[in-house]
Amino acid sequence: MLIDERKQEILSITGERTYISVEELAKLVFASPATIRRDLADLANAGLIKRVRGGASVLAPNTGEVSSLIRRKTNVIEKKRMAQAAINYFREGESYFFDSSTTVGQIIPLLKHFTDITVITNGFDNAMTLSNFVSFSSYMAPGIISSNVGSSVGPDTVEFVSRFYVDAFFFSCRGFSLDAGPNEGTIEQQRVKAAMASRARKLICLVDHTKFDRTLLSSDCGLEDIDVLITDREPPEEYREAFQRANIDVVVAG
Amino acid sequence: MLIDERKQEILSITGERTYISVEELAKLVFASPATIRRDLADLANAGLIKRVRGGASVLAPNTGEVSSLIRRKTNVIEKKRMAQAAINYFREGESYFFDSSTTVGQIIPLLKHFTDITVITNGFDNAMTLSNFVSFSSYMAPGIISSNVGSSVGPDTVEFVSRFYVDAFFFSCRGFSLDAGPNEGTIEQQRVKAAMASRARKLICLVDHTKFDRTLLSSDCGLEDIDVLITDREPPEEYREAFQRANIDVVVAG
DNA sequence: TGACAAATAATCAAATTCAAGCAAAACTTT
DNA sequence: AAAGTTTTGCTTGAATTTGATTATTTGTCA
Repeated sequence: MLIDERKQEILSITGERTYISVEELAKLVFASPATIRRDLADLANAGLIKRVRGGASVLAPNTGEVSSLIRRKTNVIEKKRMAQAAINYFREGESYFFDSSTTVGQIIPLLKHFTDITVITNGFDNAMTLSNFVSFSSYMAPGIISSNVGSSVGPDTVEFVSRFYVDAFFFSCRGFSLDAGPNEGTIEQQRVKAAMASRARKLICLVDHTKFDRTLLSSDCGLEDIDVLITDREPPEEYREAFQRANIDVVVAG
Repeated sequence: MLIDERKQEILSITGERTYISVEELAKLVFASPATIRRDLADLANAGLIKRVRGGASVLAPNTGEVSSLIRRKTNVIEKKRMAQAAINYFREGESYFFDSSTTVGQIIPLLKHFTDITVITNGFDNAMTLSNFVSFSSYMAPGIISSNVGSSVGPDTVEFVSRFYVDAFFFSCRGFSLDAGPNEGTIEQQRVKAAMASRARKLICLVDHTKFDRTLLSSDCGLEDIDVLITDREPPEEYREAFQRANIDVVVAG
């Protein structure tokens, strides 16, 4: 077996079992314990596994990169449904702001067949997905890269997005309540979203049910500024009334 | 069997098996190991397969999101080594440009304990890693999100990076040759790297050996502009001489 | 805390793999 | 058919990898 092949094998075994001993690995890939240890040292050095005495285990699930991958995977099904509902609001020739949320990110692969729309985003993941999946033109906003946010924020970001005026702003939020509307946990995020909101003809908010009744630090915009609200479950009665008063089109993606 | 026919055969065998040894290939296409090695060298040089000791493996197919995750994992070990060598050039209080390469991206987790450095990048993946791993301040450059590049490019990007003047520019390249120096396959990428290069006190180039003797579209900078070159194998004799003439510090990360 | 056992790291020689040089074979061109 | 070019397989020395051996470290239990 080739060296790289064996390391690959070790990686996939380790990934399935969370923990495995050097002895077992040696038997499974037909190599001596010494060789296995050397391989494990390399793999651990490359940050692909975690070594523990007696063997190896998968990376602790809360080390930055991995966590962002996991976060991306939570509630994918609901998010995909909401994204599916959102594509009805896209028209060839128009332009849009996308925030940095993974919810909005789910829309991107569905835009494959569009050729003449423009998307501006401040999210790194969403920018990457745009780069990989679509053929129309997109723009990345500059800004400060702050911890665990995965997006550009700060005055440069606000200044950049203020140069545009787009047809719609697709966004999600950390919390959503009747008095605060869509809101964020950090001022920086909120400032950028507020700027995007003020430069868009239409506001389309994607909120899954877990966000309701959560008020964090500061509001992205007023409830009455929202034009369309896409969610994954029928909202509670008092929300429905408020949405009607605020003249919001509610779409329940089930 | 014709030469090209045999190479084609090798390609399709490699594609099906992911990993294949030189011995096996020799039997399958009725040629000597020496010939197989020569073929593999050609194919790897053309960027069609990846050579590994004892044989060859397929390149990660570069389509879609998955590929970027895989791409991030190919050659990790070599890249990690080069990154390790690069951290000697970081000093508390300084500021740096990072290009969008995964090679340079490998440096980021190693900067964890730095508290007062500044990094400016145009790469989405690298921005994401910075956001997840480090505590110092970083900045994302704006620009066009073009297909399959994973980075901001274009006039906005150039204008943005030109606002800074940093201590060093850490970068990789698609190809590296004696006449063209570090070079790229697209003008857009090259423009951004050239701009970063012109606004940095020091140029630190990370090149793995597969990049040597490849000239693509346009040069990032002249050979003589480079201050430090970090690579994973002892470069060929003529390169060593050229590096010496150009007054480049060569670091072989083994 | 100290001693013991297990695991790991370091060292080394044998085996494998690789690149470069070289001459024979195969193929082209004239 | 002859001369020149390309390709091939072999040989050799260098480099890498491997498993065994020995020293060192680590964790546990008395």
